[in-house]
Amino acid sequence: MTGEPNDGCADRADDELTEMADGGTSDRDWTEAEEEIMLATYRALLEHGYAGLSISRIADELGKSKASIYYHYDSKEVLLGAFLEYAIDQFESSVQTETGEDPWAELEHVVEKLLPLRVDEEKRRVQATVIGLRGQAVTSDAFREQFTEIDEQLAATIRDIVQRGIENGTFRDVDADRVAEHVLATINGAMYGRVTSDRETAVAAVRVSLSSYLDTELRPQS
Amino acid sequence: MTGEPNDGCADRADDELTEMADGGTSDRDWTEAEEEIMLATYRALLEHGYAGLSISRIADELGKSKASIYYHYDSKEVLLGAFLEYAIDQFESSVQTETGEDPWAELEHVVEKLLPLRVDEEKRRVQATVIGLRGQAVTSDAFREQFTEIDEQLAATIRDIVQRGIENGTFRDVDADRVAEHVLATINGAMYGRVTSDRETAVAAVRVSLSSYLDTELRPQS
DNA sequence: GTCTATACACCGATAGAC
DNA sequence: GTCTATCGGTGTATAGAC
Repeated sequence: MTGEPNDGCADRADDELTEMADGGTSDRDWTEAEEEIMLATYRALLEHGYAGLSISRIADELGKSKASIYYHYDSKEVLLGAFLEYAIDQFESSVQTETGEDPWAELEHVVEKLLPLRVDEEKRRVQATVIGLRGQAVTSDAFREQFTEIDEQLAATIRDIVQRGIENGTFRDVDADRVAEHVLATINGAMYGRVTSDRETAVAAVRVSLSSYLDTELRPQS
Repeated sequence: MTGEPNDGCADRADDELTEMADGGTSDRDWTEAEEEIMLATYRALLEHGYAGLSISRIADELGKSKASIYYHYDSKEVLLGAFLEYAIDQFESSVQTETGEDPWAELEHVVEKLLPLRVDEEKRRVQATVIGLRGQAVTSDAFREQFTEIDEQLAATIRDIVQRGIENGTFRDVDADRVAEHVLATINGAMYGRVTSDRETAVAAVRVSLSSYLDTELRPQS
């Protein structure tokens, strides 16, 4: 990689899911300079939130001038698109489970990963940052497409676990897709609530209820 | 779009907000001028989204100058706080059910109200606006407090329905709070997904699954 | 109460030196 | 590749006439 200026077309979005499918970490080739900018963007987001994110702020975090950022990215919009791609690469690989495990444990792993019972301050800010970004999907097609992909990927992960559990007799023969969508929506709603309200106890209640729901829904009747 | 302060689309937006104003628990007296500003803010939000909301835009919708807005509100922050209060007054009363009805019907009413199966374009924009506003709760204490109140109110509404159903023997003796939190999180998650992704079928799947969940959870075993 | 005009900060983005 | 300097635009907010 020569470190040439990024022309800014989001032409890589398509490979994303397919590369994920074979379980590999789909690292696109980030220049060292680009990666530094991504990390500076991340820090600026944590510190100022999406509404307070500006090229100046990113440049401050980067320790360089604004113009140097425009050497690597043609516009703020392009930079944000790249950042979203970068962030999603990291996130999605962290949810993967090792197949072949006990389906109950796999489900538990996914739920705990997406909706941890206890979050330290840093994790909370990360989640808040994600939610802040996702809020922009309301008015940005590019953002919405990215988050569509994320949800699609997460739903597929849950669906596959349930499906495998059904096939090897661990679970009852339920509609795997319906269960997956339910679990995903519940998790998303609880996570959303966690960072946009102060109802601390709600997440714990949802976690309990979710376990109960999965048990009722999936455990074979004796 | 003409330069006119009001166009047809914006008028219908007014209806959406004002029609909810019957029987409300509005504990504040809005002057006519203030209410006009609130409605202009609402139209500007629908049209430009939260990120594109400015005093200029509101003034345009209002058909008056920026300065006239500052006569009524000392700052944009104050104005937005007032708007949130105004909008929540309207919203909360719209979810109320007539007590004494069949608990099944009451639950169905709440779910359909919060997560309608079919949404026309306008309703979608209203939901998108709410999500856009709520995203700001991540970085604004005032916003977060308001949405905490909303969720608290909604959870209480659901909890009370379940509780009454238990007491009159319609429902099984479950943990009403746990069920309420589960339902609320699922609804919020599905609504959130609806406006921040393009997974159209997901909402329908969640609705089906939610009905199934409530039936399994609440219907007395015979 | 509403207007016009304006102050001042910051934004995204560019030009051109080095 | 990074810098300084700057452009044009928009934002919030205010001053002062009417």
